Amino acid sequence: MPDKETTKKGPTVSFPLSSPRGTQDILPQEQKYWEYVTETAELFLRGWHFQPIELPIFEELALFQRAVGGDTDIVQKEMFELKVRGKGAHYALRPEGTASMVRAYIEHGMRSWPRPVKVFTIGPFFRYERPQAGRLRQFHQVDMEVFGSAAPITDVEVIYILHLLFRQLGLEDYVVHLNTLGVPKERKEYIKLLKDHYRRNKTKMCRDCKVRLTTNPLRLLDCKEEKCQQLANTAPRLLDHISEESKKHFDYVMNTLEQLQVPFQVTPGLVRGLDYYTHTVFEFVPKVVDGQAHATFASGGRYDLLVKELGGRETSAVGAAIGIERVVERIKEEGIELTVTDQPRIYIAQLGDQAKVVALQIMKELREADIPFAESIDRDGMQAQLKMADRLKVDWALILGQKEVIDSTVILRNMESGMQEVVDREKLVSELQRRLNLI
RNA sequence: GCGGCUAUAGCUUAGUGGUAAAGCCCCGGGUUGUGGUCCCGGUGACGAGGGUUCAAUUCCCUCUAGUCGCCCCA
Repeated sequence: MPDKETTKKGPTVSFPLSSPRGTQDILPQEQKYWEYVTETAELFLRGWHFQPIELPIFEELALFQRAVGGDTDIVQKEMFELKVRGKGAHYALRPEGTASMVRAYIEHGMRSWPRPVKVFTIGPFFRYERPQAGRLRQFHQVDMEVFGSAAPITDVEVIYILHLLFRQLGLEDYVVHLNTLGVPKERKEYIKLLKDHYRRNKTKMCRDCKVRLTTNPLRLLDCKEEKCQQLANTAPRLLDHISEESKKHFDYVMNTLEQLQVPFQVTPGLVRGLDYYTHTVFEFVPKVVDGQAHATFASGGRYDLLVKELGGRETSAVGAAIGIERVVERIKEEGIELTVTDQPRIYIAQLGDQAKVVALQIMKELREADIPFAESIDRDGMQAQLKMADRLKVDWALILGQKEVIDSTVILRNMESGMQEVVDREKLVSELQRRLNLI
């Protein structure tokens, strides 16, 4: 093992020295945010009796095509397909969680589990697209699903749980955008009306919207161009064209969210990019003054037809996904302070070969006693080691040299006051526990 | 898939048509077993390729990467 890093550059490398486009290394400094979100979410969901599931990160390509929708952008241009030897692209990295969840639900006969079936998973997801702010090729989500309830109170429950979770994380500056998509039949009829409206006003539309008219008409309502917004304001509203039943469902959701004091607003332009939604859809969006239209950090909705679509029995369901990177972004943005838990309390400084051996034995004991410590056992010289101790902001430094080894003692140095005392080795751990208030 | 911007040490930046400076970080030292300030020293970089030129990190082109935006999404 060389004790210095190579001074000269190694042989010229031909492979890239950066993580693949759109991926990130989550470094130690970043971990505290990461763990804060994932651990809180996991505890929280378990508390609400959501059960954990681990799913493969790739599936048959056909599953996503069927579940997400063959015409959606996700399938059309963002699918991370896997080439398999000798076969075509049979697999794809998962772009979202619901498809796999539904597949697992059907495959393992969860319809016979006590209802509703509440499950969640946390992990990486993949979309092959150009990275930019808040958009990665590998990103991470908490995915939660509730199977077996058609009642609107379940839509409310999911939104409410998310809201409480974000509040617990300390987030405050957001609104829930809410909309209903009715059922496919209602939507289809409505889209016809919508297209008619826009066709009549084709001259007043922006170029993008002319494309949207054929590819994604519901998005027309969402356009930021001023002239298009005026058109959107006069456009027929889906709410006026859905059935009584659908309307009742949505009214219930709105009323109940209001009673629960969840901050929401109805956003007719909210349509979601996946085909499987019915009735309620929602997005948690930061209340930023300008731009940042797509900083949505959680979203979801009801999908009553998907289980059947994928070959199961008709089963109503509601689900949601939390974008971990985006939540972390919000936490930083809102300046939420995290308590660091991995801070070492002790630094072990040693002098001489004998002391190094004893130091390792002491570290073993500290570990067993759950006392977090830091060290640089390879280092010689007291000055350098105490500098380290100082930088690491430990409470105590243990000093261990020739003399202490012979006497079977350790010097305990308080890093704040500089006071030192000699402690018997056998009493070291209990002394530290007492001083660190660990017992 | 399309467009804007950027590309100098691990990080943040400076600078020049003749191969480059600083701060932070890292390593060593400031008399031989003691930190926080300070002082001294050290390692370490012009994304890649091509062109113009006596000479390019500096000018031009291409590529690559990063970043931001469009589309769309977590």
